[in-house]
Amino acid sequence: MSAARAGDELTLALALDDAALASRVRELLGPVAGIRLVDGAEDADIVLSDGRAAAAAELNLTARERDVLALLAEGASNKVVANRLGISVHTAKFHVRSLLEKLDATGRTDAVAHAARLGVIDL
Amino acid sequence: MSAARAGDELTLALALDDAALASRVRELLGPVAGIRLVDGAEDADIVLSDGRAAAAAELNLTARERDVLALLAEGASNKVVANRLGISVHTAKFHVRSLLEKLDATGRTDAVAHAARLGVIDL
DNA sequence: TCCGGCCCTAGCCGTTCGGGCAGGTGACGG
DNA sequence: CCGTCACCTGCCCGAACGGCTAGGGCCGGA
Repeated sequence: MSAARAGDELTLALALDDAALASRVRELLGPVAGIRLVDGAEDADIVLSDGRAAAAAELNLTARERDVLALLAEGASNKVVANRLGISVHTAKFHVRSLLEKLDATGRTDAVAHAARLGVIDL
Repeated sequence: MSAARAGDELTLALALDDAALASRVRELLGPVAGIRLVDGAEDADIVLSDGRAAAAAELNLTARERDVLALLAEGASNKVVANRLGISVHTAKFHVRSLLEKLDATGRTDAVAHAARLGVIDL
C-alpha cells in the first residue's frame, strides 16, 4: 500500500465480484495513459471494488492470516493449523487472535461466518 | 416419513431453490389426481428436490437442531445457546452433539461451514 | 540508523468444548 | 400397551480454546 509519487503511473487493482463488470472496466481503463491495472490489492495505489469486496479489502489480512482463516473454515484446531503450516501451536493461536480482532469475532466459528459474509472465503 | 398405502393420495413435498421452477412444478402437478402437494418434507411420501436441497433434506434436522444451528452460526457458546432457547447448558450440548453427527463435523465451526455449503443456513 | 509491521515462539490461566454415560418426560403410531 | 422419537437434564473428564504478557528475527521505509 505505497503512496503514489507524482509523475508515476497510478496502479489500479480491481476487486469486483461481477466478472462482466470487471471486464468492462478493464476495456475502458486499460488504454488510459498514466494508469496501470494490476492484480492483487496489496501493491496497488487504488482499489476499485464493490461494497462487499471493499469491506474485505479493508480488513488488511496478512498472507498468513488468510492461510489460517482457510484452515479454520475447514474446522481445523490450533494444533492442526500448526502442523499444516509448519509452525508452533502458539503461533497458530497468535494468528487466530489477530483474525478474531480484524473480523470482530468472538470465536473461530464467528470469524468463519463473518469472513464468509464478507466474501473473504468461499465455503 | 410414513409409507404411502395403496389407494391413498401420494403426498409430494417440493424442496427447490429455484422459485420459478417450483411454481412451474406446482402448476403441472397440482391438478393431477391422486397426488397432493404439501409443505414440509417431514410428512411427505416423496420429496422433489434439486441436488443441494436434497442433501439438506436428508439431514433430517429437528426443529430444535435448526434453532441451535442458527445460533452456532452467530458464534454463540453453549451457554448463550442455552439462555436464548431457555434450556440448560446440558441440553444445548446435547443438540450440538446431534448436529455434529448429522453434519459429519468435527466441531461447531466445521458444522456451520458444512451447513452453509449445504444451504441449510444462510450466512 | 531507527521505527514499524509481519512473523514467529513461549508460558500461564480460566473458560469452553466435546465425548461418554445414564437417565426422565410427553407425543405419536403400530 | 408398548416401542420409538424428539426433547430435556445431569455429571465426569481430557482436550481445546481464548486472553494475557513478553519476548526475538527479518525487512522495508522514513
